[in-house]
Amino acid sequence: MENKIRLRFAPSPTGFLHIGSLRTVLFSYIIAKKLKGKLILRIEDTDQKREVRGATESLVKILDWVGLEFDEGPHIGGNFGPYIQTERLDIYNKNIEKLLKEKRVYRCFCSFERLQDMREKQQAEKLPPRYDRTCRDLSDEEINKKIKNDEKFVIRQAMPLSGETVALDEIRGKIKFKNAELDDHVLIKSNGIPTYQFASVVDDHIMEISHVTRAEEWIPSFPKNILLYQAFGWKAPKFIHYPFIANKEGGKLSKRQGDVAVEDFRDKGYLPEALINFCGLLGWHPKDDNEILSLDEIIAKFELGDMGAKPAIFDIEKLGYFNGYYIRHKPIDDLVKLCRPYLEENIELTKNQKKKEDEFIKKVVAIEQERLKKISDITEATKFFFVDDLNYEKDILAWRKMSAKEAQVNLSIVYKLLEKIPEENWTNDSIEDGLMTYLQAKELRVGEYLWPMRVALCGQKASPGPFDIAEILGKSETMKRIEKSINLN
RNA sequence: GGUCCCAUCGUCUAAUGGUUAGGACACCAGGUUUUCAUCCUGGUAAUCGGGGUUCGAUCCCCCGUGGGAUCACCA
Repeated sequence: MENKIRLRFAPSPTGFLHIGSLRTVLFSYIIAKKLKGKLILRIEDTDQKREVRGATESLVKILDWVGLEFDEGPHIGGNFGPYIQTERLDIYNKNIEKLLKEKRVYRCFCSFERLQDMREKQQAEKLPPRYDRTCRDLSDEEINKKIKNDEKFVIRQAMPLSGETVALDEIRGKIKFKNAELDDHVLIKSNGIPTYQFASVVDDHIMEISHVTRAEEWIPSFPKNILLYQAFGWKAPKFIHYPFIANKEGGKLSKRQGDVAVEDFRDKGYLPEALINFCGLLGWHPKDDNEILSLDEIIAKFELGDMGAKPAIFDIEKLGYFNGYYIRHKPIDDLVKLCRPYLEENIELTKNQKKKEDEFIKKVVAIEQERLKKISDITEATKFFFVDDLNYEKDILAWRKMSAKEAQVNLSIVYKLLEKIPEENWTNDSIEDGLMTYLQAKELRVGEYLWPMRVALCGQKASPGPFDIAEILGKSETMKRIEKSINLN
């Protein structure tokens, strides 16, 4: 009867959004939209030790920045709340009670020390570490006695001892597991709070989730989850396990080797559209080979069957390409807004109020637009505009085989030519015109004049063109810089 | 170690029995150009190995090999 499509993103509130999790929400969002269903945000905070204050708020904030919206969640409500697991404890209690009565689960009074000991021995014997089921067949009498004695206990799932469980993954197909290999894992901790394994199954069922989407690391517990649905007599939803995202070495993407938090990428000046385009191509590919795609275009072209099972490596070079592409295609006014915060510090440094003017900033940003890989690059790239006194080696004034001396001679010619251009006519075009007509008439090599001029204005080997820089700098500053280069020794 | 997942250019991937094995990033070369960048053109580069099935395997099956995940009162 149930035709409703409902997916959920269920992060634990540990402080930031991992780039791998972004891929997870993204695909879930895409699938939900593609199937005209809903996407729910659920906070899995059953591990209080790891919980970070304010994490839910920052999660919502960064997801909002990326442009992914939810249909239900703790921040917007919905008909299946509450959406935070620690607010649902009575629901879990009620449900575990059912299973306890039917003996599908059992209380385990084993001490932490005993379990630890047991595991060490198993490992020494090269056996898979697994609970030895000491408490599985305790009599009701024994159990009641221990409870009366106030002994602490956890509740474990009683796995079938033989046979096999077949789990169906939507992208990998059937996966078979021998039941004898399954551990009687913990469902309710001794503090009464459920583990992920119990809470997520109960919630997914009650919240009517149609497609459980999660990372591939959950495959080992997949059969246990299926068995739990069976124990409850519930119909299991569809499962989609997304392949991993690894680092360059093929290992886990972790904080150690650079940025993994979406917040970090945002702060460095990566655009949401680049992040989405890039992550969307991790495990999926459009039929027509056109890789530049907006979220809506991905949704339009996406087919669940197209998803691959191969783990992908996070290639920041390609992310950089997408980011550069989207920066180049940004309307200039939007780009200025994005660059401004990064630029602001820089300008503060020079205390040059005139350079804070909107028109000036806009020109500076426009001239660097095609060079930016990320927004934060704007600071370094445009530093020379805001510095009062340029610092560079005289030698770099020389183009190709010419000497610095020759370059300085040419610069004095450039100086004289520029001097003739009236201040009110100081534009990119007229500067170019003033110089080029002279150089061409005399059949001089343009590089021998324009390279030194450019270096004199920016103090760097690589930069935008000299006419652009000169216009932005203004006539007096341009003349000042060229004069300085001529007198350099 | 047990169990499970995965395997096409360096990377992301397309081609699911018949293709000169395609595209993108990166790289290299050329063009535009005063440098860088952009842009345009071109190029190098891949089916892990061995067996089957088949007229024919990147594709299906098996066995290796390699990589990864997991084996908590963490998620």
